[in-house]
Amino acid sequence: MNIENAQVQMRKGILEFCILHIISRGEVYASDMLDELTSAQIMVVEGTLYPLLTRLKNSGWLDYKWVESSSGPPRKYYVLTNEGKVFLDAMQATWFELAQSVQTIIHRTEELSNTDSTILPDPN
Amino acid sequence: MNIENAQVQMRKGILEFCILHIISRGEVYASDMLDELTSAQIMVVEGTLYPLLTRLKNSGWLDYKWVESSSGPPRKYYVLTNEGKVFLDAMQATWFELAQSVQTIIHRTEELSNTDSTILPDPN
DNA sequence: ACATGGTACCTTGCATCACAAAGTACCTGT
DNA sequence: ACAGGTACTTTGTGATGCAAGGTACCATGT
Repeated sequence: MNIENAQVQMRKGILEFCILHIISRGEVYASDMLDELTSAQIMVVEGTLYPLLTRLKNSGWLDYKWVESSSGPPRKYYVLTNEGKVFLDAMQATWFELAQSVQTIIHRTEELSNTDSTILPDPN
Repeated sequence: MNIENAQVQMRKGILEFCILHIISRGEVYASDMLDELTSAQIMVVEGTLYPLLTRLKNSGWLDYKWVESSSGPPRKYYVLTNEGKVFLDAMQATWFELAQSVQTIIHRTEELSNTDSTILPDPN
């Protein structure tokens, strides 16, 4: 196990949430999503994105339509289904809960390390 | 794919980070960790925790010693190695970057949905 | 001595999923 | 035709959360 791998693990699941968020804004196709994720510093490659979109579609949270492009092959433009909107809301709640839990853990560690390593004189 | 599964996915990787954090505070054994995680609303079961501790140990980030208990079988008390401290710092940086990225995504969605669905009259 | 219950740690098997790499298909310009 | 760019797909691998079941140690009551 190395740091890169651990970082990948940490991003799992978050990716799904971010992609649903991006699609919730309106019709987009895969390259749009890659651009948006990249600009938010979330690096994703095609081999990750396409299977993920297929899974989300098969779960009933996304739908898509083919749209002709004026400069290349046709594109799949994705939209959220009503079920997908419900799912996104649930994911967002989970995200906030998770971030809160992590914040709790970090905060407790900081409290304890301040107690342990303080250079200030003992109040007594 | 269902919501429970997606929530599990979202927690992957975070767990590792939280466990390292807890161990960084001082010597603890598995039940201590489970209590701490539970109180931070992060539900973990033994079947997840023990293999994870073994992996972290094999990666050189943790060390442990057996300690006799006055009320049951001996316990493995874990501590962070120096390498583990470096790794924890890297994980914490990754966490903050990731949280920032997600915040960026959420914020952009909110901006766009305000623009799209505003009931206010057009400023023009 | 023995049985019982509680605590603590470990192992097996399964399903999921990110990723790399290679492939297929469409369109435009020359 | 052919080359180059864009877009979507497929296959195989490795990692890992989890459920379920197992092993082992200890104290207590009889």
